[in-house]
Amino acid sequence: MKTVAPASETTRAPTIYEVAAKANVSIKTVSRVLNGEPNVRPGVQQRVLAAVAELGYRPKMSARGLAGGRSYTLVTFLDEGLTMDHWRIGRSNPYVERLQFAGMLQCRKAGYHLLVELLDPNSPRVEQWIQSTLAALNPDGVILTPPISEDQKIIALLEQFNAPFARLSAVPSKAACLTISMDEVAAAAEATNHLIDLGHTRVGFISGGPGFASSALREQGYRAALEGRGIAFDKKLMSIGDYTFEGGKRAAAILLKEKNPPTAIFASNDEMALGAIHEASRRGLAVPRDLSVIGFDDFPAAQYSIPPLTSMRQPIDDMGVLAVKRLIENAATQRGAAMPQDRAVVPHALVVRASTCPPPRSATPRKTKA
Amino acid sequence: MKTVAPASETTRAPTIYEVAAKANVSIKTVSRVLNGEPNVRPGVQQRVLAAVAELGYRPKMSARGLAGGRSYTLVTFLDEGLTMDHWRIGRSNPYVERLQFAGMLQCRKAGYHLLVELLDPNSPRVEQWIQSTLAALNPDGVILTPPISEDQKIIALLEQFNAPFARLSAVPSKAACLTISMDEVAAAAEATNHLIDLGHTRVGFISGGPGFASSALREQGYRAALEGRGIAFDKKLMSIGDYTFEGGKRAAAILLKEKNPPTAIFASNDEMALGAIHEASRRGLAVPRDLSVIGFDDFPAAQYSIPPLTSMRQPIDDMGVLAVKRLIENAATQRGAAMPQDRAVVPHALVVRASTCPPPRSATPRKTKA
DNA sequence: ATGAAAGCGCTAACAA
DNA sequence: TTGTTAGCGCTTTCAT
Repeated sequence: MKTVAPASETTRAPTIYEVAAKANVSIKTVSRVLNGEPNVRPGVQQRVLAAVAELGYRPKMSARGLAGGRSYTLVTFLDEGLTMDHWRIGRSNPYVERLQFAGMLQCRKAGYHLLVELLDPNSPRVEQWIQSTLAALNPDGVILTPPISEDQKIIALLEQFNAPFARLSAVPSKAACLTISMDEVAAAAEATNHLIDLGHTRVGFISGGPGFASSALREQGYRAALEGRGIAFDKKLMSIGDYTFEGGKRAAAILLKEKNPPTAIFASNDEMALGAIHEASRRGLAVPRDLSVIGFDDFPAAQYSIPPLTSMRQPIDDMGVLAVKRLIENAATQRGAAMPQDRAVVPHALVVRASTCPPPRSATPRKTKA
Repeated sequence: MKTVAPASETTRAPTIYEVAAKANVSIKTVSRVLNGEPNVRPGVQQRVLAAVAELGYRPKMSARGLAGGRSYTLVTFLDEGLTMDHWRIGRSNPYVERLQFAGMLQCRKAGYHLLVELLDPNSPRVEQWIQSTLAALNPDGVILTPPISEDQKIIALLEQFNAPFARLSAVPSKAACLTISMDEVAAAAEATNHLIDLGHTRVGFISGGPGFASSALREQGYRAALEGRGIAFDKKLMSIGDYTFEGGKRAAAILLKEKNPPTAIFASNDEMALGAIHEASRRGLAVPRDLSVIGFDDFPAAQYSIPPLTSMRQPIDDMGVLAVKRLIENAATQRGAAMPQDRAVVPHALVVRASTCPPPRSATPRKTKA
């Protein structure tokens, strides 16, 4: 019963039938082995595995997807407007890059694949769009990134279509999904305390983009830290940014123009922190000698800026890995059912580099070469 | 004959049968309309389109892939070692990011999807790995990035498996594939000439990574420009880098230590240029006042460095778009056959920013505030 | 110009 | 413990 493979010039992909034939078992048994199902004797399993190895066989995703309902595919939805803006200015997008790559690596371990899709929450036809995208891709899970992870309509839609999904967001949701976040408030407080510990009492704050829940939480942490250390909150030390480099520059400029300017600035993301540093040096201020700056996110650029940026690490890699892990787990055990409502908080960490030091007129009489 | 959709609580994805029923045609006709095949009367087409819109129907990728052989998927192969190194140090990878995103956007336009796969050309089982990956994904096309786009074994394997593929590489290949590149030599010469035009005669060069064909070509362009302007090539002005920030620093240090150091440095990529700038300021040299630095690639970081980096733009976006376009075109017309051997050169452009200016002791007596 | 029937390569019931 | 038989939702022949 041996089917001689046509020795064509170009190698053809083997099918499950060829593996079954070579191992002298039925295709179902091959399927069992490949999917780790029980009820296969070790000996048979060995034969099948050997045949698989010899043929270099790998089940075709489309066939599996069609027959089994599982696509072995996860999809990340990114906010279309935001992403395209980034793209057009030619800026890199570390959040997406890290998330995507971490997710991809985790997917690989399970034979999964990760796709990226852009989603415009303001389009009049989001519903249709989501439905048809889910239908076309039939993903085993969806990862929602900010700010669409905070969009109630999107969340409701995903729930309605019964898609298992994980939200990367600091705000909880009652929807049937996994919400992954870091403790934004505590992290922001720790960042602020780092500055206070250094001796700073006039600590400026640059807030983030409206539309991002994280922004308000980071501000909340900043204020909590101040209060906890008995430092009065000063409205003049707060400036509104938008999570961009330019916004950071503008916000810093306002702060630095004050008659009694801050000796340290906590920018609620790295890009703005870099903008603040830029603005400081533009005004002849040396960082950190004259002004300490701490960021938030600890994105790649933080380590290569001048000076290297002290920052609060957002564990985006870990979040991506966790999202993927849980989604795949869910697909494997719940057969496509929605995720049970759940929440996961991933630990953050302060990364001290060279952009923070005690204030100029502080107790520490540290001299810097003028 | 109307099948009433079960008004279940969770919306279910419609199939081609439902569309056909609603439009009163056979599923084959629906298929024709969806795939733009001929022999459909306008009226019928309208009916079908209306039904599709009403149902929010989108053909399921896996079904299409299984039945038609086309997967509507393209895959990019990245060098595994290189990519993982980048990843681990927490560096961003603009080349991949831009390529990936540009490709993804182009894919979207055609209903395609772009996947990323890591490929280790040194693994003893690359062949198996490639074969099984191609079998599993059944991509309509493959995009090869440097340095694996220059790996003869990989190229041969892809050709053997009959996969249509596009190489992003400066070196030609006789293989059945599309080779996309920029004119590295001309671009490097132009970058060098920019410096010479500014009045520099002692122009240093930092070469790139061994294993990248681009490196040798850029050096070639540098030497050609020198020769073209009657400037003698000086071995002492050449330093070996490795396309990394650190490598750029080290290479610049060697150049700057010379008794008669260069007044300008052409680093053969942006990362090294940034490293060179870093090294220069570490030695108390102001860029560009004391030392002009020009990069190559024009990656995002170039515009945000201090000072903003003058660089030769590598049109990586355009290359990605072109690769995707041609691969999809091929899939649509050649039904999975390999690409005809072809070559495409994408135009480059010099982007002048603030890291280059005339040399200190040049004709231009420009004063900078000390 | 349109439709009927036959798979694509798997997984999922259901037998044995 | 294993194999048989249906489909999954499409695209292809090949009729008509």
